[in-house]
Amino acid sequence: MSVTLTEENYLKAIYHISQMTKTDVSTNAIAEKIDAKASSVTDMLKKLSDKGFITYIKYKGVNLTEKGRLTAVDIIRKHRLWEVFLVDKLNFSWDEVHDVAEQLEHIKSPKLIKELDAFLDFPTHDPHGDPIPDKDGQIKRTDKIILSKAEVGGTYKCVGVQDSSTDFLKYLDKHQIQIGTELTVKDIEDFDHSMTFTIHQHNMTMSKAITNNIYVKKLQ
Amino acid sequence: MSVTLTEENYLKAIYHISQMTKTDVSTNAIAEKIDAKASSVTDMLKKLSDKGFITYIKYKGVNLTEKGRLTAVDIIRKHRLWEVFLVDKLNFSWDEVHDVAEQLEHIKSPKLIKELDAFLDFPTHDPHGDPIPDKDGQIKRTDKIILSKAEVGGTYKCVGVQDSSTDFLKYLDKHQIQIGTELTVKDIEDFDHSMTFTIHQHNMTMSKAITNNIYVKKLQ
DNA sequence: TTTAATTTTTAGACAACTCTAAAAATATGT
DNA sequence: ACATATTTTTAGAGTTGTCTAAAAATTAAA
Repeated sequence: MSVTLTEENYLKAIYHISQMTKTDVSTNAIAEKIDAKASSVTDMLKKLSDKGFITYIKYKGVNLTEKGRLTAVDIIRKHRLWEVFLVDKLNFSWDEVHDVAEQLEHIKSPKLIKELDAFLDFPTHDPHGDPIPDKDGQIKRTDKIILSKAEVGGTYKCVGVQDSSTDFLKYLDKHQIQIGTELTVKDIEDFDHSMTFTIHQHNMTMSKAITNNIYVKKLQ
Repeated sequence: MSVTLTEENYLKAIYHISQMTKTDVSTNAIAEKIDAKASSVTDMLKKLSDKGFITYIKYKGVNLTEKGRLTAVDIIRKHRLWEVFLVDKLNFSWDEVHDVAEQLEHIKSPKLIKELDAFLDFPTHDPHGDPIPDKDGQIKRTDKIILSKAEVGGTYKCVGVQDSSTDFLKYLDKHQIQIGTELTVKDIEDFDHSMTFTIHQHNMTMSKAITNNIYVKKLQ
């Protein structure tokens, strides 16, 4: 009862969507994420249900079973470990890693991941600030908030991004924002909720479209 | 016009067989290597021929075109670089690397291989002593000979193996023979061509079945 | 050289995954 | 609540790569 590459991608997509929405995952949402037609998704959902990875009720949507969740989280663990490898050891920038990690995450070898984890010195977060699940599928909860919810006068540390599209990461690189960057909120515009910060001794303003995609942790 | 994983495996198999036999590669030989039926191979040969990777004459066998050779050699380059990574960085032993490298060799990312090559300090040989093709598909010829052809009194350095099955590599590990090990031929038995060596200040005897699978280079 | 054995190819079918088009179920608006 | 719009599922079909069984070509043997 092995898991095919395609099944793995579906499980990962379902996991990510359910993390977002906290409700039953719809066929259309999966179709959009996977970039396939809804009819193809329906076929696959039957298969995943037969194999015990999801609970599937027609027209109602799906949920991961514990078995499905563990499988999805294991793939995410591999993906994020490979991302650390690419950035720390092979000089990839954080906007270049995603496509390659997407391939590497499907390599099957428990020893490979165990040794890679040790070689990277047991990292807890990937280059985008997302936590790396441990080998038992536990994910460390972070007390991060979305930057758009920050308060005037507060100082925050950048811990991750919501959108990891190349375009967005390039924007951050251009403005020298990365994991660990500290920023202080100077002003919030009532009209469009654009925010002005002090970053690296400079002032800069970001639109809500930007601040909605950056996670920060408040510095006490 | 991309190359599927299956096509890559066929090209690699054809390359390896043609290196061995130096003649047209037969359908049955490929079927055995790939572990598929001859009829499946015939189907794939038509496809590879259509795509310009091989010249295929019905009932006569196949040969790689230059395009096919370059593709095969590129996969072998990736395979061997990954083997070096697994042994040098992730504590794999040389009998554990093959299956994982077989998966890793299909990852598509020119930057990944370029950076991995640099990270490993541009290795020229894999852990079994096989040469790593360079990025233009050139393979360094080694002046290695098969150990069974060595002469009494000569001193040789182990540079590679012919058979890289797990059983054989375990035999070598057990007797502490690896790439770089030096040995001096003390005696060759006329009857069965078994050979006695001095290795690590010890004497040991190997049957022809063993010496036929070890490559050595004569130390002048 | 003519028969027998072997190799290779063809024909037809199946599994995994995909699609389009149409039908069925659910949700929405007035 | 009833018509309309949206979502989801079914039905039928295509692609890639595999198989078995049988036919065709080649090679080996007597």
